[in-house]
Amino acid sequence: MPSRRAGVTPQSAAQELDAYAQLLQLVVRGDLAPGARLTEPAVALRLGLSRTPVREAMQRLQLEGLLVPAGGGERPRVAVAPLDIDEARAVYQTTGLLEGAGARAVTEWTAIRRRTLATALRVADEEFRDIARSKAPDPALLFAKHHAFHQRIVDETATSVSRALLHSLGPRLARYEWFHGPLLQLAGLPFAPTYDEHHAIVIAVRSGTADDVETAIRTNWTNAAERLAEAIRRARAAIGGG
Amino acid sequence: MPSRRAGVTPQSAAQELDAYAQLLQLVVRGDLAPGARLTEPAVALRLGLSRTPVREAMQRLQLEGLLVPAGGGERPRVAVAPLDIDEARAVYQTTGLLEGAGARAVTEWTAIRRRTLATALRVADEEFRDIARSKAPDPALLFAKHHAFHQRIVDETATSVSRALLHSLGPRLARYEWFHGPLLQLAGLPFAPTYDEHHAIVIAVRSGTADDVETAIRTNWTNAAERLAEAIRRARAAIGGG
DNA sequence: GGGATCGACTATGTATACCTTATTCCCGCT
DNA sequence: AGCGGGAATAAGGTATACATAGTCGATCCC
Repeated sequence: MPSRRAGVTPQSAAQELDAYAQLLQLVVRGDLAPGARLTEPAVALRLGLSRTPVREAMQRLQLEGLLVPAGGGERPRVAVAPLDIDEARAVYQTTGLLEGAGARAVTEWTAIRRRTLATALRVADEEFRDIARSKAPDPALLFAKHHAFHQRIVDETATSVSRALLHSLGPRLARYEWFHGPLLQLAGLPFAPTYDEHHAIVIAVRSGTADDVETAIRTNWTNAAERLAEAIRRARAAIGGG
Repeated sequence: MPSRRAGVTPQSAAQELDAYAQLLQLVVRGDLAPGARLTEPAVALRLGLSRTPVREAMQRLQLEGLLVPAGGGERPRVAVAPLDIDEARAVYQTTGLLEGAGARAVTEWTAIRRRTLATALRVADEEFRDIARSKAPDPALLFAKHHAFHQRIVDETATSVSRALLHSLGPRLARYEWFHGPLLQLAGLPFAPTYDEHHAIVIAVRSGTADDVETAIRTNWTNAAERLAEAIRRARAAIGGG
């Protein structure tokens, strides 16, 4: 009888997150391994909630692709979605597609407004760099700052439709982004290309053509996917293939 | 006590659809008017189900944008999303964006495979035309045939990621597509441009460049949005503005 | 007469109970 | 010993019960 946060902070000291947010975190951060089978009763127990909210969370995560049907049985079974480089590429590219298409709209803005957004993005990128360049970057913070840069673009340029799609794509992206930074470091790869690409975005937003803006954003995401893939390759090689 | 389809076919004679599918239909077909407030108990009553499955359906439809938060109150309230031409444009354009980007992949296929898909699309389009040209086209059938044409493209060319996004965009698209055909007829506008654009897609799939394919698809969706907007304008004018 | 306050009602969020069915494991039979 | 069947188990789907909180309405006071 889990009655209203029954004192039992269920292990992952989830502050005050609902079932969805908690489960999302567990998957994104890898606390639930890819491929792990999940059942509603087990998750409910782990989160200290009843099946009802857990079930809703699991259904949503399934729509978002973080949980997938598992086993060939007739009975619905669910597992944490596997991590897959090709899927990562598709996620990054699609993000670039949507974010880039929306950002073309800046060319219909006044020069003032474009400069304002460009400046905000420059600042956001600087905050990101500050974290990235620090001695031992906090992964969560690195993730947050990078996310903030792109989110700013989305917030200001996306239609409600593409915003909704990017939102539903968010969890999948977050899952790969979560270890993108740490993995780059592990593989000894530099962050510099990212800075450069962000800079190109800032410049394009300030005074480029619509194609410039879209290209800069899509290039950034496409290259990010390749950098991630390369980092995974090197990390695998360093550890001994797996 | 609605115990397992209690004989009470709740009005809209829903064959064997689950709560989500039923509610989706009600919204898509306009049986629930845009702006109408929905409460879980009321919908549960109407569908002859308990709140649990209804609640899940409503949450999903909210994620998909067919239901929206309503009223300024603190209490979560939900209403059927309004119909909006600008949103329709965004939906159509984003569909074209995703479908078009995926379809570029055909240029990496063998000529044989491309011809096969092109032929299948030509056949699908012909079936669509047959319906459209009939005396009194069944809206549901017209919708289904048009959907089948584009679905074929998605099924064969989209990545799992863009497929998922198109799937989550589907309900919103379906809502506008549902009365697209009937509205064109009402406004006395021809279907011919659609045939032409579908033909262009077939040709591009058969032997065009990646840009050709993408352009043909995006053009089709962009123009479809404009045709819908025009049909709405004319229908409004004919009826007397509203 | 208008506005504020109090109370009943109603909807949401969550927990729990029940039912059905697939899966699994064990036992018996061949 | 292997295979098949059946009982126990366990999980999903649904219904319902309960707690909480907001909303609406009515009444009372200013």
